[in-house]
Amino acid sequence: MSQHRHPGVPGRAGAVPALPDLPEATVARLPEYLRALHNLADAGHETVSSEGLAGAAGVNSAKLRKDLSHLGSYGTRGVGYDVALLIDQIEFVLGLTQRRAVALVGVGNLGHALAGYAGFAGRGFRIAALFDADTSRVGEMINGLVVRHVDELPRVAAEEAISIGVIATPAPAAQAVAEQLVAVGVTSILNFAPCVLSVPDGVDVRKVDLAIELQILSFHEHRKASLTALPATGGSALTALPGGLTTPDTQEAIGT
Amino acid sequence: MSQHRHPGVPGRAGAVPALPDLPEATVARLPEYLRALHNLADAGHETVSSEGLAGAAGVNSAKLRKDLSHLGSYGTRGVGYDVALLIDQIEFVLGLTQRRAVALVGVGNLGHALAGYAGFAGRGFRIAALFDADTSRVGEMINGLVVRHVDELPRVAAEEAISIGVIATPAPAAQAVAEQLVAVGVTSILNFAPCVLSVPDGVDVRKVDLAIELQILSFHEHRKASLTALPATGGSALTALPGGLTTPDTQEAIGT
DNA sequence: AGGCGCTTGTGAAGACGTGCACAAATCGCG
DNA sequence: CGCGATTTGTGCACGTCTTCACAAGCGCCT
Repeated sequence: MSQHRHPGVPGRAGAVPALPDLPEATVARLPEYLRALHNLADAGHETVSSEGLAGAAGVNSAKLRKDLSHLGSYGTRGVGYDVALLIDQIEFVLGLTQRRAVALVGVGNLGHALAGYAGFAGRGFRIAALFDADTSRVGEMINGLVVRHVDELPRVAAEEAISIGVIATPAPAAQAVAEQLVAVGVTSILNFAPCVLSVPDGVDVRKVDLAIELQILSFHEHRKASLTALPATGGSALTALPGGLTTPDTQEAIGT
Repeated sequence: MSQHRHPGVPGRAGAVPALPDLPEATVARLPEYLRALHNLADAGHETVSSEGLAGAAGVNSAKLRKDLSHLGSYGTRGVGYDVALLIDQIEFVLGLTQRRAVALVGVGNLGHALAGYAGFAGRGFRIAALFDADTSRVGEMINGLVVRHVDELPRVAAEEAISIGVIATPAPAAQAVAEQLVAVGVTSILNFAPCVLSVPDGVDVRKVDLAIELQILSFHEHRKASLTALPATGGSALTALPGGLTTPDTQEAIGT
């Protein structure tokens, strides 16, 4: 399907066999594996079986093995995976060997919280700059960083190598901010504003909408409620709901 | 496939043909359609074509039609969909006709922002109570709500009909909080803590992990960077990257 | 009334993701 | 050195999701 399989790109290819193009579903799970692996490493484990790691990451062990097999063979049959080696591999594939600089635009309610979130630092990211369009907010210090006006974005982007832009503005401002980010060369955007962004080809957008998450849960709540009102399908148990609500599947399918 | 197709459940079934069980992928998109429809309604549109709505929601029009067809036939051929009617239908299916009460546990950095987020109110939810385990935080007022100790959860749950629990605690506390929520009858949980929750069957968990979103973007960033180092596939354009990075697809696949 | 243009709803095909089940590989022990 | 226990890596079958392409239906205009 894809014809880029050159083992020796002149630039800087060590023994690493260049990026295999992973299925998107696998990519979405790798960070979860990585987090679980860090936990295991902190707990002193040197190796872990696919079963063990799958349990810690909340997935099926066959799925985990297949996911990892896409990275290459980094396990030992009969033993398991070397925790430290696997961490290095996943971090490399995810591009986390460099600490990526994140620019956050919009320091309102949510943006403020994101700017102060300590979890990013430990997972490969560094909030490099804060921006807002509201001049009354410009100059404010948050977590050791000064809030700048969004018009300064080009200048700041020239100094710092911004890798990812995070949009935490109100919805009406988001599209314009996205265009400004793209204009200074940002090709990855995480959008918290409840709206669709239109961006050129080659720019990746991921969206997180808190209300949507709640609405999806609301649907399942609604469905569960309407099922309990139905005549029993033969079961009398009060521990489990009637119907095909299998939760290992649910936790899986829904958590994605 | 499913044998619950009773048109007249005694309780309160009007002409509504009871909940069809929708594909999970469809459920995940309905909230996006709903938001787009509200925008259209505010802009004065009475009807909208599948093409128009699909554009506003950022999806393929065929997919949108198939999604909506699962709800029943609420469009008119040659005309389109009645905006107001479709809003009602989707809100019903998602269980948003009642304003659902949300309990938020953990008023740290992120929890604080969530408690103050105005976006919930307009989209079918009401933050009914705030909890924290830190006694020094108990009593604090946020957005008109008092923070209570998490041990009061049973009492409060008895008064308010809590529909959804939101966990915004540090990871080590999340599992215990989840168990407390389940114990008081909560069957839908939105988890912001970076850890896997284990819950009984019949309880739905959705997870939002900000660092994971960034790491997924990081992967694509890494991949794009390694692609630009490859010999050109024949293209000379500097507007588009080489390789098969089709963005309509990306925005779609990634945004889920 | 009839025809024409437009839009929905859907059958079918293909792409994608999942999970089982097992062969291949490795370690440790006798 | 060989054998059994263990665990990875993967072929295969199945289910879900997406997309195309088109028939069926609706309204409008003549």
